[in-house]
Amino acid sequence: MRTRYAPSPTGPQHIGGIRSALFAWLYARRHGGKFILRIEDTDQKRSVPGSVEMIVDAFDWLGINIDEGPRQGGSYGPYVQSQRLELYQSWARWLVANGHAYKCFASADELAEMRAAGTGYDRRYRDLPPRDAATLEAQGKPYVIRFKMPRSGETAGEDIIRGRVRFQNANLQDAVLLKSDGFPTYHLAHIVDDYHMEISHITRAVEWLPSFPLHLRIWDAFGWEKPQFAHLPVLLNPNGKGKLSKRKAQFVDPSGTSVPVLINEFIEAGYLPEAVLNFLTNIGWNYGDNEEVFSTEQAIARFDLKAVNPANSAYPIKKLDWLNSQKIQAATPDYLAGRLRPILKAAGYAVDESILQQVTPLLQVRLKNLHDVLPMAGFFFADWAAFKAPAAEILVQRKMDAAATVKVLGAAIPILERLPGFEAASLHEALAAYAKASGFKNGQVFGSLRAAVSGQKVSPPTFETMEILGKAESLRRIRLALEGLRQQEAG
RNA sequence: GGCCCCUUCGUCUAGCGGCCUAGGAUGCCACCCUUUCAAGGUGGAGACACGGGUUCGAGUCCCGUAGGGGCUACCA
Repeated sequence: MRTRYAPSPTGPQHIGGIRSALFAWLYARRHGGKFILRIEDTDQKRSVPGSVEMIVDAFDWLGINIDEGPRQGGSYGPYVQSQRLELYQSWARWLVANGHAYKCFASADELAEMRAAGTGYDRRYRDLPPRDAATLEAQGKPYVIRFKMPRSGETAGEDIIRGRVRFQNANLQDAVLLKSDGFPTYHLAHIVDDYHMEISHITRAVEWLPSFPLHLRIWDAFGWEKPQFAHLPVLLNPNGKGKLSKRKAQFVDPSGTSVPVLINEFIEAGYLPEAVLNFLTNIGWNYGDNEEVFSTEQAIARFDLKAVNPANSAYPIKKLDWLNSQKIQAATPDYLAGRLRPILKAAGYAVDESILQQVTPLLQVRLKNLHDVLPMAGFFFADWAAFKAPAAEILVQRKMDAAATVKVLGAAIPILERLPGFEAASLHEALAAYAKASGFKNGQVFGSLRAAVSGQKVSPPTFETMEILGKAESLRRIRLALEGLRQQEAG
């Protein structure tokens, strides 16, 4: 059992491609097989330098481990098509020699005329006498090698996901196998490679279905035993119109968040790789048991290409936020802290490990994505000495006014000072008692304190926050807030 | 245009002839819980594209129509 993902090196990977790769990988892992990465760079014009690194890094981030590929090598290499040119050329010659393909000398102008006529290539060089072909070649006329498709009858093949698919040969064309620059087209290269790399299951997007009969015929012409095929459904734009495109500006939601499409955008948006994997696995396939949240290992244990839904799907990106929050909640604090640390550092904070360790558990039910740590808990990591009392509009809670807030904060100080310890539980107890005695609601008291010590309207729970800040800092901040409010009242 | 694929709540999906007065999830709404924000709990609205067949019986099989997607390059 060997599966592969064979992208073109055209830059950062599209999430649709990643999903195809994921399905191939899950299938290989399920059956204890190998997953191969092969770079299809036979179109020199489209190759973007650095793409291979980007692709490999993306798989590393996702945790999709590659058994053979350009980085780790393997016994079927090289795994980059531009390094296998002679192989394709010799097999193309073999096809010509054996009557399955022919040299076509049609010029760009000729081709353009045929296209204009609306019928496509008219096979005008298919039956050119060998002598004439030799003459043209001797004159140095450039040519391509085309496959000789049968002109009648039908070609049918089995698709793991869709069952039997049939095509009338009369509708098919004589596709180019080898271009005039000596590079193979996808049609030739992938077959030669899949054969030599002993790929057992070809998984690829449905857009390849129309060329399925061509491929079947080429396999037969070579006389090679065919692998199994699975044409995967594709991701459509969130509105269900058209294939998911990179131009997703139109899908910016009201909050201004743009829809991630390229794999690096998921990383930048603060998603966990296990959430992205879980998300992708749920599209076109489902785990069963009415269960949507599961680990990659669990998915591997059940994944089956036969169970893949043949229909294309609108990109259900909204679900990723939920899935991400589920994964964040389920993560160990240590793991999550490890993910949060670089984000805090990138935002310019000097991350105190002890504080990070204390804050992380408070964040688990509160983060939708990793970046939410900044507005929610960034203040823990800011320079405490530079802390400024928040504005009255933050300090003064709903159903409160400045005078009442001053009263509450003023009363809290001696209560806090008197406390022997400074743990959240005892803080809660003491201040709840004050609330009860004073007639203020818990929310009014706790909220005023929250704003005073965090400087924010929204924060982790007040007393946990105070415990982490410590007694001295908490009191200092409450006094700062009081001072600010009084000044404002006076002014 | 031609060819091919697809069609269950807004969306992702379960369903492989009777278990379906169609299940789950998300999103949305309401209520509960509550120290903000979340999380969590409970409940609600919400779908078999349409028309013919086949069958005792169809979301499930067949045909047609409509709609969607793809291919139609010396790109993959």
